[in-house]
Amino acid sequence: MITVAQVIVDVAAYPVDRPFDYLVPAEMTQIIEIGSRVKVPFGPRNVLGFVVAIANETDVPVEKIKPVTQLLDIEPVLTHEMLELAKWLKNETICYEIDALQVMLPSALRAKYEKIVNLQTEVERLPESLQELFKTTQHVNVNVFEKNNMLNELKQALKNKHVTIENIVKQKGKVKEVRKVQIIENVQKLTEIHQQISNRAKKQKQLVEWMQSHSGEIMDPEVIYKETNSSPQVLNTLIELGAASFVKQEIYRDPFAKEVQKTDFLNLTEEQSVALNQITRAIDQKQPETFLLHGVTGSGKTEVYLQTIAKVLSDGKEAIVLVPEISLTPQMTERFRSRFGELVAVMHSGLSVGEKYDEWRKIHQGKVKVVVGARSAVFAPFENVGIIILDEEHESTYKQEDSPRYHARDVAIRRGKHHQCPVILGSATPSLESFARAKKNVYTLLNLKERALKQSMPKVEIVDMREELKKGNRSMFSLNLVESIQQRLDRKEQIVLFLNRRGYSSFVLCRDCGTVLQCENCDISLTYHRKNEKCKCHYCGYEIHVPKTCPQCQSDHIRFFGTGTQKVEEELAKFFPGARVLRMDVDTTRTKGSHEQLLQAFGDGKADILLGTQMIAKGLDYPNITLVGVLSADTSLHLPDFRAAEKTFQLLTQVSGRAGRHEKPGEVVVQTYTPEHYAIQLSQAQDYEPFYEREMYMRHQAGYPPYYYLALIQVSHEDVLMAADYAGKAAEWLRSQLSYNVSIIGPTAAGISRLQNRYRYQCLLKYKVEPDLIPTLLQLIKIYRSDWIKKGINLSIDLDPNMI
DNA sequence: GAATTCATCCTT
DNA sequence: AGGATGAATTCA
Repeated sequence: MITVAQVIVDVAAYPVDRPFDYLVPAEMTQIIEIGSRVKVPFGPRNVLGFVVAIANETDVPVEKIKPVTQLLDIEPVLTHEMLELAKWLKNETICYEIDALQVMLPSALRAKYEKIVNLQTEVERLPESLQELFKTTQHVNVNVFEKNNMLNELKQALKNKHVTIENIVKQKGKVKEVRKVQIIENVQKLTEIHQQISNRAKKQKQLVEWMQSHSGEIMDPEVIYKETNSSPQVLNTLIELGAASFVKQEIYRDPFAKEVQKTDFLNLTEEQSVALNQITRAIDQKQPETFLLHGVTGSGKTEVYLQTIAKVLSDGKEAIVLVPEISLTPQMTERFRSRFGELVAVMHSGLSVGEKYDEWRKIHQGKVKVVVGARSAVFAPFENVGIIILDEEHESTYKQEDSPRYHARDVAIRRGKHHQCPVILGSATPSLESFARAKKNVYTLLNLKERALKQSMPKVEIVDMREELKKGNRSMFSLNLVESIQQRLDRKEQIVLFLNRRGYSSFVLCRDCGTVLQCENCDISLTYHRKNEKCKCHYCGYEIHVPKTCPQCQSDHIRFFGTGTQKVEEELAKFFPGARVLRMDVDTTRTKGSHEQLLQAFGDGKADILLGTQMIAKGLDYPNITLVGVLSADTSLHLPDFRAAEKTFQLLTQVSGRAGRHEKPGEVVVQTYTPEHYAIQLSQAQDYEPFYEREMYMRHQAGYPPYYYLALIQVSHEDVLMAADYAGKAAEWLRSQLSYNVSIIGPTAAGISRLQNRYRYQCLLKYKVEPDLIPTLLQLIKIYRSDWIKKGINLSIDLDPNMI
């Protein structure tokens, strides 16, 4: 009988997006399992693959089938649930199955491919130019040849059979090991050794005596030295005598910087208890119910999560908690660690590859029961999930922007169904989609209308910046804000200032000819960064030195427009000379741990004003913050996106929520040029429902979600005409295939019409029901794929896109 | 006629 | 995707 493994290979392309059959060598048949990774030959190279099925027969002719080269896992890395989920993702989001599989694993488990040139002859027979490279070794990486510009020589050597090329598959991640000492168990033997040792070797005698009372134990050598006042020399002699041996032990890298204190349950308010009871009921009844926990800022959603998790853990199940990347601050993770201690794993982009791998292994090996993490933590390999929680449910970071373009919310609900467990979506400002579903009783709505400590909501004041201008105030701070800031400074209270833009200025303009500095590769104006006198593109990383004269007209009247965090920082120094300002944006938090350090410093009162972008809007919870200033509420409002109003409302509500969370009452000052806009008006009262009603009306009028579903088809090419032309062709074909229930808009140039030197055109599909949509889109790819690849056209499909 | 570029085909 | 194979094109 034969054993055949069906393998999804690590090659992202449509023609190979299906399982391939491989023979399982006899010695592997007992250990190979579904969900294991394998190394397999594929065409002329070796690749990594995932075993998705095992069979005893195959349709592949004997002369074609090849054996599995190597089994990489003794324990499978993916469960059956995950393999199912991958197929579901492939259908749901239109992606390659391999992408869906890879996204579920830490990058450490993905393959690293290397091409190695192996020497096949004596060095002396090589042409002189190559001899140098092979002087000390038989194997040289191909990229060494590339670096030295010797690809032609390599080709020649290959032809002469002097060398061969081998494709090797390496693992990225390494299990970190430490060397420990294992003392033998046999006390008798230790006594014998003790007798062998000469009486002059006092230290050795001492150490053996000590070992007798610790027989069988595995210990850190350092501990042994300390305990017995001995040294490596002494220990080594004893190891030679057979009293102990060195063993390697797997350890986890510890991403937690410091110890946390254990905390206990907080008392719940009436509303919190009601919510908790409802969720507990669903857990007990194994109902895969979705709850929308709508609680105002400071209403204690986290405490509800914590107590739900406690319940789940006591049932012997596991919990997954998702938080937006940005709010995955130590403050948030500490709350979970302080409640559940060592049972918590943390997963976010701030961890190194190795750390992520270790956290993943803790989950995989069942060492932890709770995972707190960003989007991808929704794939935590638990096998008995009791609850899945998405905090700040409305956040756009839950949608992955590249393939597989999944939404963590959908995956969570899908996994909830599999595990027969509820899902909690929590937010002070739910997405319209979720709230609408709650209204239709698809989700169960749970309300927390009061703050947990009964604090009043902060007072929000809206300042019309046009009036300020009329009064002759041309600075970026309104008189009102200046006064409020000064007041807090005097009272030694803290201030948070929020600005939606990093860098110094938003664009650089020549006053004579009106030229705006543009990125060479993208259709984006460059942002001026004062620190190194450079203009940067925030999309592709292109940067140039600030020109002294205009590149168009050589005039030297160059001016910087718009306001970035750096500029505000300078202005603050002018207005409030004594104030200590902390600036927090992508530029100041680039290095590992700097995010934490900055917040820590602010929390410790080492600064008066925290000035930041997006990243400070969430999770910030310090008692001394009594004033929040929003410098310009308009920035997000005027984005060409149908969710602009929703985003603005959410942002203002979230930012406002940072103030007055404890005893001292909070105040919020919002500066804007459009105070009459409903998103700004309604955020003043911080009342969600009126905004919901109003925005739903707008969406209905314009035909956007939640009334319609969207699909975005994007076509890019180096040449504008090609991009536009083929986007048109795609739209035309879709129009001919899809029913009248789908309206197809476009093609139009994308919001950023050129990115990384490629022009982008897109068309938007709007529909309510269209069961054949996905099959039709797949058909589109199938028909045009080869033609497009030839012409360099790139097409991407985003179902349920975040931005359009 | 060899060298180089291009197109097409295939991967178990 | 990435590599091999074979045809088309270039060049001396």
